[in-house]
This record gives sequence, C-alpha cells and structure tokens, in this order.
Amino acid sequence: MIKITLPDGSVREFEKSVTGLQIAEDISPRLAKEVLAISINDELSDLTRPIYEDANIILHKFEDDEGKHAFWHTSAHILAEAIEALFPGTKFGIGPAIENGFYYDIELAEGKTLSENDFPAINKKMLELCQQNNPVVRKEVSKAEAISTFEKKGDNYKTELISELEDGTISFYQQGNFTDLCRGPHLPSTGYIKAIQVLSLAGAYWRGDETRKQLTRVYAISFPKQKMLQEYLLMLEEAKKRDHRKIGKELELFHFSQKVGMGMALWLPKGTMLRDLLESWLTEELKKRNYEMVKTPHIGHIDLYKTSGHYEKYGKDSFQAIQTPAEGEAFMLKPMNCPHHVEIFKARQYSYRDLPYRMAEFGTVYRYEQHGELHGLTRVRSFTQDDAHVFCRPDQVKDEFKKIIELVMYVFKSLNFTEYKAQISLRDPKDKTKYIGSDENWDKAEQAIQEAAEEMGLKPKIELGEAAFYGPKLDFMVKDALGRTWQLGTIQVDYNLPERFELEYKGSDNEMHRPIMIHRAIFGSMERFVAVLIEHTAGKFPLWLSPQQIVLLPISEKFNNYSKKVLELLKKYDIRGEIDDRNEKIGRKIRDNELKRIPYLLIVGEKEVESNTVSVRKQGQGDLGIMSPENFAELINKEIQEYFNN
RNA sequence: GCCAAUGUAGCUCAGGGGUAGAGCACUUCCUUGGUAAGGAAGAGGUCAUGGGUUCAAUUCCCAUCAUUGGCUCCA
Repeated sequence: MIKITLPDGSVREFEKSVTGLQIAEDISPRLAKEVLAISINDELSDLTRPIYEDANIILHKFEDDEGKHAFWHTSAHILAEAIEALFPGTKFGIGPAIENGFYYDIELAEGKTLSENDFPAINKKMLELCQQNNPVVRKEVSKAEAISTFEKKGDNYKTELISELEDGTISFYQQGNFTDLCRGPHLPSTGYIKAIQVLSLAGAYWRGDETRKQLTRVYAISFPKQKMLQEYLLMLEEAKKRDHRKIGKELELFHFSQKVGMGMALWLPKGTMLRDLLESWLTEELKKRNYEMVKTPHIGHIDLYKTSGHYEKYGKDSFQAIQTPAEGEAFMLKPMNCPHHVEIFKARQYSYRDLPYRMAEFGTVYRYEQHGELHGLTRVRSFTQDDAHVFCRPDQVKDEFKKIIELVMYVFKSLNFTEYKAQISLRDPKDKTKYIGSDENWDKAEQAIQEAAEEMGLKPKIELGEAAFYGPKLDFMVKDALGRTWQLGTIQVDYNLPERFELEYKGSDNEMHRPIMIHRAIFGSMERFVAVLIEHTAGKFPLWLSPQQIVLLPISEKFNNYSKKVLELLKKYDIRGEIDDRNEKIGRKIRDNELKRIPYLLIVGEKEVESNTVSVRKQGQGDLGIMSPENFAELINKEIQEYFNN
C-alpha cells in the first residue's frame, strides 16, 4: 500500500500502481468524470500512469491551467491526426497548447496548400476522431527507435526535435492511427473532447528562426462541452465588435495618419478629453499619496543614455540621435523617463529623512518598434507613460510596495477591473551572477515584495528567474469584460540606475548610502490603457469619463434657444455636452446619439419649455421621464459620486 | 525585420483591360417633428505610390509604402 496526500492535507491509502483516475473515482464519481490530469509531487502527469510510491497529488480539471493544458495538448494531437488523414504526406513540427486553445505547425506535401475552405472538413474529421473515444497511450522509446520511426515517415522536423533530446527520456503518445512525439501529459482518451474547431491559419518559422523554413500554423480550440465552444465563438465575435480601433474611429477618439507616421496616434478632441480626465484623476490620487509631479523634455543628451546603459543596449534599435546644427551635440528622443528623473533626484543632496522621494510624470517616450509589430493603440512608437519613480532606503521598500499596491488596486477598482492577478518575478536561484546589486539587497527586496503582496491580500504567482537583471518586480494582469487578460501595472525594483548614476543620501550614521529606486506604472501607457478601457467597456465609458456626458435633442429648431440655455446651466454643474441641432426628427437624433454611447440624452420640446424641464433618456435604459435641469444635474453628479463610493 | 493577405469617395465595401459604383456621412432645399434611420437634389475619386506589359491599365506584372493576421523583438 502507498500513501497519497491530497491538496487539503488528507491522506488516503491505495494499492501500489494506482492511477490518478482510480484515485479520483475513489473520491467521487463526478470528480473522476471531470479530472483531466494529475500532478504527482509537483510533476505533471497522465491520469492513467501508475503511481508506485507515496506521493502528494493534485487532480486538475478543465478549470485549472494544468487541466486545460492537457486537454488542449491532446486536442492538438487530434488536429494532427485529422490533418494527416486528410492531407497525407504532411510533416509535423510542434503542436502545443496555448493560452486560448492550441496550434500545430505543419508542412504540407509538395504543392499542397491549406486554406479556410478546408476548415469544415478538418473540423468534421476531428470531431469524428473524438467521438471514437480512442485511448491515448503513452509509450517510452529509445532515441534510436524514435528517430527511425519518424525517418520512416520522412518527417525531418520530428527527427530534429528528437535528436536534441536525451536518450531515456523520450515518450510517444498514440491515439487511433496517430503517434506523436510528446512529453505529455495527455487525457486518458479522445472522448473527453466534445467540441473542437479550427480557428485560423498563420505562417510561423520553424523554431521561431527566421532563417529557417516557414511552416503553416493552424490555430484551433476545443472544449469539454459544446456550449463552451459556442460561448467562446460568441466572445470572439464580441471582441471584434469591441476592437478599440473600430470604436476609436466611431467615437472620434483618435486617428492615425501616414503623413505623421505609423505608430503615432493623433488624439482627437474627444479622445483627448478622455485622456485628460484619466490623467487629472490619477494626478489627484498621486498628490494625495505624496507624489510630486515633474516634467521633463522629450529629448535627452546622448551621454545621459550612455550613463544609464540604455544606449549600449538599445541604441542601435532606437530612433537615431538628432544633432544640434552648430556644435554637433547628439540628443536622443527619450525612450524612458527614468534617466531624466534620476537627474532631478540629483539636483540636490538628501538625508535619510528626505526619503522616500516619490516623483511622477506623464512622460511621453519614443521607441522604435518594428513595423510589423505596430497595432492600433496597443503597440505604438510614441506613447505616454504614467511613470513614477520612488527613491527610498532599503528598509522602506516593503512599505513603498504596499503603498503602490494599494494605489494600483484602487485604480483598478475605480475603473471596474474587478478581476486581476499579480505575478512576482524573482532571481534565478541557480544563477545569481547575472544580476546587478548585492545579494543582501536582493534577498531583502524579494522578501519585502512577497510580504507586501501578502499583506495587501494579493495571491501572487511567483516566477523564479523572471526578474530583470536590475531588480525583482511585481506585475498586474487584469481581466477585461470578455475574460481576456492584459498586463497593466508594474512595480520594479532597480539597483542598476542608482549605481550607474551614483545616487546617494546621507544616513543616520553620517555615511553616504545608495538609495533604491522603484519604477512603477499603473496604466502603463495611456495609449494602451485607453485601448484596454475601450475594449473593456465597449466604448460605454463610466459617466465621469465620458467625453460627452449629455446631448440635448431639441424636438425642432424652435427649441434650440431653450436647449442653449439648459446647456449653459448644466455647464455650471461641470456637465459636459452639446446640442444636436441638426434638422432631423427626434427618432433619428436618438438613434445617432445612442450609437455614440452618450450616457444621457435630454429631449426638449414644447412641454419641456413650458414647464422648464428636460425629458431624460438614459443610455441603454430609455425614457426616465421629465425633471428640471437642476434636478438632472444633481442626479448625475450624485451618480458620479456613488460610482467612486462603491 | 520576416511570411501572407489587403489597399477603390470622409467611413463600410462592391466592381473590373475600353468615360468609376452602392450605402452611410457631407452640402443645399422641402419638411418643424415627441423617444433608435422623413423626403429630394447635389458635391465628392490621379482606384496607395513608382515603374513595366498593352493601341489602351484602376484592373495584368514588378518594386515601394501602408494596413491586417501571424512570426521574431520589446527598456
């Protein structure tokens, strides 16, 4: 008998060679139905693999990343099996599970191509293979045997992969007539997959190497329930509707011009209003938290970036330096704000009592992004960071992290991002040599970050080896209304710049000490954040952020003057809006302004003029009845207040 | 930067070797209206740019630029 310990700490005894599936059955038949993979002593494995020794196990369902991974990985094999059946002679590269579904890189037989027209046939075949409920069988093979298997098939991609593996660690998985090289784990059988569908095609280099052959990448997704696939496809459709590039155009928020240059957004009046509202709101929050606002130029002397190290690392891949005509001095468009902020810090001397010094700027930076990488507002060459740097003593790192986490959480909550995750990136414990800064400082900072996150109620994922060379960090990933994740906030410790710029403060011991610098951004870039906000809200911004909160709709032009009077009055209550005085019928005006996602429409006609009222219509809800303009102003200002109080 | 697709009116898109098309938007006129599209007329294009083939190119070919989807990169 062996002892199996479950995640809740309970221990059960089983015969030697018990499998994960049998353990699940022992716990509950329902669990046995849902479980997809197992972790045995933190190592991911198949449910059908026997366990011979005492072990800690975790059973994974589709809801867990690990379960999804196994599910989609097996699905990738189904995709390959279907393609092999339909397109004999296809060579296979790799076919991993990804965040949303899976893909397989393939090379079709000479002269054959794959197009969207082939999707229905592949889908049909895949479903058929799933319904056959073929068992997925693991087989361990020797290297020689593995290579000869794929040599016989003429699949040079697989043989290349195998040739890099160590003998004795190679496993094949077989389902139906299809065998693939794979580490696993996999589902016990293909019948778990109830819905499966090809999504798109793309080109991808073999092993991501642009000097090598380009393969066809087939993206697909699968689910344990048909309904889940339908929901996913609906979500994709909705995402298309919410595309910030489309809504940005419709709502006249921003524009791109080839003449100005690609990847450089032009902010239209309404987009600028939105950005200004976000910026001034955040500025107020920063001031409450004792940040000091600064402003720095858009360019900086090349020596600044030589000192910071950015020139050496990124100089070649940046916009090239510009020179003064007379002296030939070189300046760079600033790719980061931090060197400028460091120079502000250096403008005077500091005592340990002066720290922390929190410095913030909405700083516009310029980076040469490769042209294929540009995408709407999310990848641009000119963007404004909501940047801040905290200069502090080592003993203050934890407290500063807590304060920044508080701010990040406040901002997310205020903007209705209710779901988010945190990730802490630490040093690679196996190789500490590639990091700058003392061992002692790193240990202290890494501990401080983890404690700070813990005490703020975050449950961060810890990633070893993901830290930058200059310091550990804490990143925030938010989930939007469609369940997509976006990386927004980041908090990073930096030992590098204080070192390079020789920053100092005088300690209580009357000795000079080096401060620690913390970089942090909450929105990240205003451009990107506005894009995320647009897609999160589908352009229906919260009332306080709407560039136009109201539009007055006169029934006919006879009521234009009254509308103007009402608008002037509402402006006194800080309400933003305009009058739709087009020569159109009221139905038309309502339709057009609803489509512009105006939160409130105020209809005025004869009735309203006589009673000195407005007829209020709320976006998405329709007619709210009539009230005086003053009452309406109070109503919406109350709505905004309540928004922040919740 | 690499691969592929795309580029036609302000926007969304149809078309196609021989005088350039629609809907919406725009302008003017009619209409002065009551909670999601009132009517008519008009204006608007070097068919991305540069070459080539052709009697003739917006259409076919090549190159360039841009956009989109991927790949690679990302302080």
